[in-house]
Amino acid sequence: MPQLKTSADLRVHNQTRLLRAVHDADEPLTRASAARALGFGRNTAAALVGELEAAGLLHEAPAGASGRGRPTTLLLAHPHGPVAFGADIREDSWTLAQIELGGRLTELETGEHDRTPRVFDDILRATRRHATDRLASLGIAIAGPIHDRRRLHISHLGWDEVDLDEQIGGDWPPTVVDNDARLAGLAEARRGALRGTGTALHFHIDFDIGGTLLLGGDAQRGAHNIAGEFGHMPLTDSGHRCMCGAQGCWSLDVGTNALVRRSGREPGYGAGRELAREILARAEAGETEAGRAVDDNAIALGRGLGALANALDPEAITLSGLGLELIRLRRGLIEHACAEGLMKFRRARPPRILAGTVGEIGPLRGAAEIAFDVALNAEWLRARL
Amino acid sequence: MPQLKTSADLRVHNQTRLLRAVHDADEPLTRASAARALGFGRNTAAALVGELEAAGLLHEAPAGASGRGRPTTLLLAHPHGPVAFGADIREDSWTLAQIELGGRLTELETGEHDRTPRVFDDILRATRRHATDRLASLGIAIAGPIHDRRRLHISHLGWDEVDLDEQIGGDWPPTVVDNDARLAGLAEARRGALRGTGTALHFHIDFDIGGTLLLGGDAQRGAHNIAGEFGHMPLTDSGHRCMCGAQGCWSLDVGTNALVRRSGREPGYGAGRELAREILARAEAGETEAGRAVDDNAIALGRGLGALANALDPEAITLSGLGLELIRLRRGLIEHACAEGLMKFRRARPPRILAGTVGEIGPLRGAAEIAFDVALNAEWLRARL
DNA sequence: GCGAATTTGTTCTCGGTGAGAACTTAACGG
DNA sequence: CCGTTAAGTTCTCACCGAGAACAAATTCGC
Repeated sequence: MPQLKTSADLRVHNQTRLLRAVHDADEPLTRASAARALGFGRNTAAALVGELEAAGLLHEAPAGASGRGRPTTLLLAHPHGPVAFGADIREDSWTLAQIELGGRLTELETGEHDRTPRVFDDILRATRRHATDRLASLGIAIAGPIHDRRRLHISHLGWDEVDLDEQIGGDWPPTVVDNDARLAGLAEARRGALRGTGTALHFHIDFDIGGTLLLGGDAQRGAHNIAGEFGHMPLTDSGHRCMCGAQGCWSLDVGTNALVRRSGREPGYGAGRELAREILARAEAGETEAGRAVDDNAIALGRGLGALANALDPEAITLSGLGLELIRLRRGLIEHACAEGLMKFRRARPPRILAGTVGEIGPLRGAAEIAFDVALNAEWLRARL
Repeated sequence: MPQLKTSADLRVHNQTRLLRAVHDADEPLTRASAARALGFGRNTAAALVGELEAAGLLHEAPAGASGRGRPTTLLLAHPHGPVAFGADIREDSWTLAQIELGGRLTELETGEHDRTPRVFDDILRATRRHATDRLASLGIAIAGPIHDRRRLHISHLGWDEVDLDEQIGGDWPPTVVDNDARLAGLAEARRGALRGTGTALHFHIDFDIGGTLLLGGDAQRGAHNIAGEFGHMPLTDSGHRCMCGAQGCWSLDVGTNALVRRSGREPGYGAGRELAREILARAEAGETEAGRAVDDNAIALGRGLGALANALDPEAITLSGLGLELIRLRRGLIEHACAEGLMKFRRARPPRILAGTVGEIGPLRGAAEIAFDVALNAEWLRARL
């Protein structure tokens, strides 16, 4: 519940609602339609928009007339309005992109990194190269849990307890950092296949399974910002000991490592993704051995999804990464295994299992979105008006 | 976010905040302290309270002076203000209680039932016996999932798809029905050991494990109101097939049924609880066989808690039912098994595992609370003022 | 026992907010 | 070309909470 007390708060609150509606809309809103959607009179809408335009947060442009009546205006990003940058740190490369009001994402730069925390310097330098005074905030997606938004663990880079405060200092723009799978889920909820769902799950399947619970379009973070390690629940009783320290982890049976191990090869982060792609290709070409490995992967995936659905009752589940291939090749197996893991009384209406539609840039988009959220916030707006 | 647009909404919103603060407070609030806590001026507080008192929702009584300065008034439930009833349907009995603003719970009546849906008639009749025109709403706690808030499943009563709309008709007061474990968790979050936690889990352990994820003091319901069946995730790979239709369910290894089965007896809902009590007593008296059974139960409990903590990152976990005994007798085992299930990097700060403090009336209190929530809502208030 | 200090209640003014009504403007359509 | 339709504009109005000044009720120190 927003801290909202005075009538001045009310104005800011309504302007925030308006900006949020403009940002989240699929197509640009018109002033008249926004007023209708939010329940304002035309007079009030004019006042709200007027102030926002004067503050350089919104730009009005004549809308092409559509039907009878006086034409209205489109609500667009102001050419000098705030923007946010999003960055995605992957295994050996990073990407920086810019987002503006309305959600348009523009890729700015891509680079490689040396798998050490020096990548933060690369990103800072790239940010400096592209930053103008419009930059409000920077969001970074990272492939690992971020304990208390500060301590960073990335097993496949060998980062154990990297302290973010030592990497991101006072000379950075306002910066938020979050887990890539969570951000990919957020992107699906805001712009993808989960738009409008109340309770949903998203899983990004790579070496490992990361995910997030999405409630009302919001990715949950837990008490220490490390929620979402669904891959480290023993949902498929593999019995193997996991590098994470626990035993029988789900992601030992699902993901590229599992696919590689099941095919008799030694899993390793480096070549694992390549090998997995090869196994998928062979399976698609009809080789039985590879097909079996993919089957097992899909079954283990479905089994875990069913178990999680029992506990969390999602309306839909989206997948990204290897999950997209598994859906494409083995949708039936996944759904069947999921149904077997579901309690009987749930089977008539199982959760929809969907391919994510945001694509590979999910973490990047999510990072940009949470960065831009900084500027869609009542406090920020109050200071800017 | 509340639908809050006009300045009139603002008044109702602030009055709702005030009533909520009064209701949730541990001790009665004074007018002055409430004003300070919510950030109002003394003038505004006077206006808000005055209207609420005139509407019969709040009663002011002189507060015993405490220190210097002009004495203020206590904010209490109005003698003709709204109340809600809560009911708890257990295995073969039910209880009806009344709650009023501030949270005072008064037991009204208890009865037995014949394990058929006729219990709803009993509750309706009891409600009629005690209802006055102060009654705003009735909440009912039920030991089973309630699909879409309508279709009811209680395995140990043999209820498969009982349609609530056929039981609760137009002659009922406004009625909300929810799962008992979820309501017990809500009670812990509002009045018990989870007060003030942002992310928490609660589990009620009986024949089975039911639970709920609590976020910001709110029990999550999922997309179809059937979230919380954590007991039906395969967290301990028992391999057994479960009555629920899935396999390897956690609650096959934790709970009274598991305790009984582990002791070589035939689990059954009827005598199971008695047998379990007996086994616990023997374990406490030092019998090795019974002790082993309790050990296994505690270990399986801890193992599952660790897995769930990986995924959901709770700040604290509370237990009720058999869980209280397991904490009392085997806290060390539970915590050790939990730590083993946790990812290594989490072990330095594991979730606190706590005994619930609300006690056996958790579901009853939770039911009363969600019923009373109806009257702490802006829409209801707007109509009443 | 009395005045100072302290805390709260009361009253009044003021700037600000959105609603609503009346009117104006700009398109379309026959 | 004029009626219809939809949106923008302007003005009044009820209402809200902030703030300041003042009154009231208690405690504390001497």
